[in-house]
Amino acid sequence: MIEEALLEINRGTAEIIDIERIEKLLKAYFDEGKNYTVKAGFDPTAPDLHLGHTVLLQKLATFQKFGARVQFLIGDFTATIGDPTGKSATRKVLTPQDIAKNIESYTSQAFKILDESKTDIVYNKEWLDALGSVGMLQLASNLTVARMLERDDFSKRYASQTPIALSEFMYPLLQGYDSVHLKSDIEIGGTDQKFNLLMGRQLQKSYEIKKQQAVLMMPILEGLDGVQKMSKSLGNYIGVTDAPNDMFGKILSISDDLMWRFYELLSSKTLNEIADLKTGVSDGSLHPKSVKEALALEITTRFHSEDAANNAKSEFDKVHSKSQIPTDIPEFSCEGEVWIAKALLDCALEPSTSQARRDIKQGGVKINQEKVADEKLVLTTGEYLLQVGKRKFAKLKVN
RNA sequence: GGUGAGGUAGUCAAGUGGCCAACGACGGCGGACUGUAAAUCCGCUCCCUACGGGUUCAUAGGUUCGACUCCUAUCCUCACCA
Repeated sequence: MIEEALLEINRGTAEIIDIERIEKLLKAYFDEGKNYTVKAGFDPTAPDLHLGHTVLLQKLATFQKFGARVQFLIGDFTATIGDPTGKSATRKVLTPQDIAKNIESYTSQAFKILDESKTDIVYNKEWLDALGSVGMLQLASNLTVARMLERDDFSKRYASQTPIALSEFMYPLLQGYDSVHLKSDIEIGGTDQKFNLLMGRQLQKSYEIKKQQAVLMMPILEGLDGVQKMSKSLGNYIGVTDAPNDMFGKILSISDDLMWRFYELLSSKTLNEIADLKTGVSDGSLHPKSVKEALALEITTRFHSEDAANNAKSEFDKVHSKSQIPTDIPEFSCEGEVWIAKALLDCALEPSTSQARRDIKQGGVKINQEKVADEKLVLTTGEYLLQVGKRKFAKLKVN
């Protein structure tokens, strides 16, 4: 029983510190029904979750199956500082209003994966506000600058002469203090959070909590480019709230290599099933595209529905495999005659008339399926189907 | 507080008086091709009804026929010293 749980907990993890602690907690749960707490912090700087976040959420859900109460920590206080992790520049500071708005949509998305009845949403503003400047300085005395600079991204930024705001040094401390206040048994986070996660252990010790939290780290899910971590600001993400068609298409666009990462970290298939798929592809009995489609279907179904996923698949086939016109096309209308480049700009197909002209010259613009050759073309009254490139469409009605 | 280095398009990064709307790389976009929005190859990549015009190289002034390049002030970053 414990072995099974451990196996599932282990899946896909990058590193676990103090696995013995986790074993003990599981044992206490299976033997005596004792619950324990697993903390995970979420930074409400962006209102939408993406698949990268769901890697953590799924792991939390796994813990919930084995007796954990999840401390879903919203870093509303720390968000006003901005986590320096992985950032080459100082982050913008959010207003409380922004944060409140983000939290709302954030949690509702999270409960698509988490069991709400086993989750406590906590806000670190609650206790960090109360800390005051005295408490803050006491906290800060636990750490030296040299130690802080050990942190990889700090030293990198320092070396590359990118600014580090002094306030950013406080972030790991505050995150660690969260673990002190919550007396967390386990904390999970991405590998990029290692320093912060360990800070929790160190501070728990300093504040004389008998048992320090175990730490479980998940690898960082790569974004669509397959290189950088999935993140909203890099624009390489698949959002939980993405429309089914987008979600499906984005997953299908990832490289064949990256597909296996997604399988490991996101799919609910067992590791054995995934291994079978892998051998199938390498010996040629399975087509990589169909394997990727299966993944896209699974994920799209999870966040939408099976119907939506199947529709997305047929829509994708229609538009991309057969180069047909998609079903839903945004519609626009305008008064009087329009110059083609201006029309493309107004329909949001192009960012500027200059870009529109370039695309026309290169043969990338079609009206009613026909290539436009004349960049001075003027559209008169009527309805047009405008197309830029392979997948940008708009209907325009000229009155 | 002192001294030195530096701030160039989405990012990184050349350019040190005219040849600069500004090399190159990445990204992005278009085309060809394909199992895909993958890979590869080719082209484009500030704005403007446009063989021309306008606005750019931290900000504000100045020198000059002419400045991203020189001068002055200001803001910001980094290093060393205190």
